Amino acid sequence: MDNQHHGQDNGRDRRRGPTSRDVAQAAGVSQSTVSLIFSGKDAGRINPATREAVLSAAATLGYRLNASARALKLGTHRLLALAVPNAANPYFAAVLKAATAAARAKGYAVVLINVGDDPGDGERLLESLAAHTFDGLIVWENPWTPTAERFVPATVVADGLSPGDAAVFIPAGVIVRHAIEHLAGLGHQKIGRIGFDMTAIPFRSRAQAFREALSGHSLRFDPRFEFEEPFGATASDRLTALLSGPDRPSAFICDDDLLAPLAYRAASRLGLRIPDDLSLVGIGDIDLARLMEPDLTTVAIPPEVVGETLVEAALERIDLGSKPALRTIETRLVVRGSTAKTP
Amino acid sequence: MDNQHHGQDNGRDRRRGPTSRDVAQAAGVSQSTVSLIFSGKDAGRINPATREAVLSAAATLGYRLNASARALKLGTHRLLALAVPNAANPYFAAVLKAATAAARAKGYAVVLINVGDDPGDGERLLESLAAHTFDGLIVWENPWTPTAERFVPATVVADGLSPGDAAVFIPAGVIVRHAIEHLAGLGHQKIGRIGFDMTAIPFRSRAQAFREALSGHSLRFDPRFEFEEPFGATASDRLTALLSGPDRPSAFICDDDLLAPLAYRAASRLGLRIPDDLSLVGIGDIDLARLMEPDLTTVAIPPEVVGETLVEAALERIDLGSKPALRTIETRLVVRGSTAKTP
DNA sequence: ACCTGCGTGTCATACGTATGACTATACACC
DNA sequence: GGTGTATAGTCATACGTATGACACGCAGGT
Repeated sequence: MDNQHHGQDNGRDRRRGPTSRDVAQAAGVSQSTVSLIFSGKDAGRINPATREAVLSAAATLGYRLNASARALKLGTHRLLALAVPNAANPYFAAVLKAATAAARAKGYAVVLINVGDDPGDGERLLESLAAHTFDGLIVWENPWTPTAERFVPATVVADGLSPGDAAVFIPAGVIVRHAIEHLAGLGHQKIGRIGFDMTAIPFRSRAQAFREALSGHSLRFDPRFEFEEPFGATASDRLTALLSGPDRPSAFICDDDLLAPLAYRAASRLGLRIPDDLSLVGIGDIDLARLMEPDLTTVAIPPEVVGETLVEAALERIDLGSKPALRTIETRLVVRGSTAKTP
Repeated sequence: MDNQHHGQDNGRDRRRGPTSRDVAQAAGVSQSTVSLIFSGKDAGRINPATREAVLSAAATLGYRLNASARALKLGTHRLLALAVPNAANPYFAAVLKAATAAARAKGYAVVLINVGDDPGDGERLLESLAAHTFDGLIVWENPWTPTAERFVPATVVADGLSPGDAAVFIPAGVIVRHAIEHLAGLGHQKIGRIGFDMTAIPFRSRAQAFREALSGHSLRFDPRFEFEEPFGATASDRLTALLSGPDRPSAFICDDDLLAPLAYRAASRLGLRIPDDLSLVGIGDIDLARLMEPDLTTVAIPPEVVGETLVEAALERIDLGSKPALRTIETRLVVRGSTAKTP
């Protein structure tokens, strides 16, 4: 009669797919039954024969569970977001891989979101998060992490500086100490450092750790040996200048493996041999470390462990609601071909 | 009276946040009003003063739009997924960055999903997609892309081989021809190729293009010069063996910039100088290409353009429903320091 | 005859938002 | 006073799924 009331008279004119009700009708059962079957709660409640009928009807219609409706009803998407400062860094890719696997085991999916280093991008991330519902957010230490928590309550922070607000602690102090110990043990006195520029916040803690580790070994910190704009236009020249000077460092620690090629390049240009004339230690242990010539000595922060641990922490936060227990990542030095005794 | 019927008597005991109804109540307006304001359709319908009152009530309560409910109602999340075979490849990271920017301009967000090279992982991707609603899926050429389309109707395929089913065509033929032309022009006769192993499907088309480009220049294809398991255990040794033989290639084309370090390493071990003793051309033009010593000559497939174009195609597919127009990516040779004339 | 329990389902409702249709008031113009 | 039109909202319903409560039939026990 009053079927002109809304446009819902003729079946499914919109581009929405078939619904559980359509399947139910086709199979001659109720919508509840379809729902029970598709959410896997039909054991002991639905006759296997009915189940088959429903499944086949669903297949014929091309039925798919509507994720939004399900999420609305259940209050969860079972979706985790991993927000990284730089998706181009293979280290984060490795973490993603591990996180994906760990989350899948618990029925969660993981997606990666690229936030820049720029705090302004952080704002934009929040916009993006505001529009989508993630059950948990994994993020690296950042000025806006407190804000993030307002948007995704179950936010888990990986931090290198202080275990204070972090859920997963990647101890910059320990990591850098590994490297400095190794170099000091090989006789190096003048140790430089190549870091990201200061906007790359997640790595900032390593700068401080560097100074502390040096003084722990009674080595002098020389600001001239610290190098912090690796991808700037003049970066390569400045590094070359530093290395060709008379009072140059005999070793460098790279805040991230990804920075090592920079030093390799400068050394090669100057005819300095690695490791004989210049020793290098990286941090992270990405695949590239094994592919360089010579292969790179580095402090491994096993990305598999990091990814797994982050997901663990996130899920704990989601389940318990409270702040999860602090987890600390164990790191270890992997000695390869880029470090040698001082001449 | 019958308020013990369901557990909804006392306000908000679940961990769900406040709803638009809560805000409405707090502000003394109807839920519709709140909805209108938060979906930005209040212009000329809601008094600015009322608007402020609602906004402030919302801020006090910490109200956030529920994405699931919104998506259910609107039938869209405005979310695109970029599925890549290997998130560790910086090339894809660059594409992600560009895609994110392009999509944002249209009100869409982009997330990255790491699918392995393994077709089995493709199945798992589909599982994952089945559980979440993406409006569009961007994916590289793959045996299971037809299946993907069943799960996310608006699937856009980037393909290098044939523009047939692709929405965005990254012409392997043209790309490889750029490289071979350059090398042939420099006098190289024996040109080898370093590719990914054959499970890395997105790059498979370049293998075929290689053969064709060679014969286009009347150069002989020598299967011994083709090298396809770059990250296997014995890979480095085999490459070294190949290069130390008497009848070795004078140039290599790397199917991906990421493979270049492998050749650099082998050359360095053997005392071969690049480019004097061995020329190398990469494909992609990732940042690393500029950081190697010497910097890498490569065929640029501008990731910014690729990312933008993919999003464009995806949105066209979403809006129109039909297959979008074919887009072809323009590539160009970037000559740097890793190629030189044959001696 | 009555209760218990099991197997199989169904009913009704709620999740939170968006929106077409409608209402109410104020003012203006003829 | 009647008509028109702008402003400022409200109402009711739909999106598709999940689930606690309930229903019905039958077997078995007492």
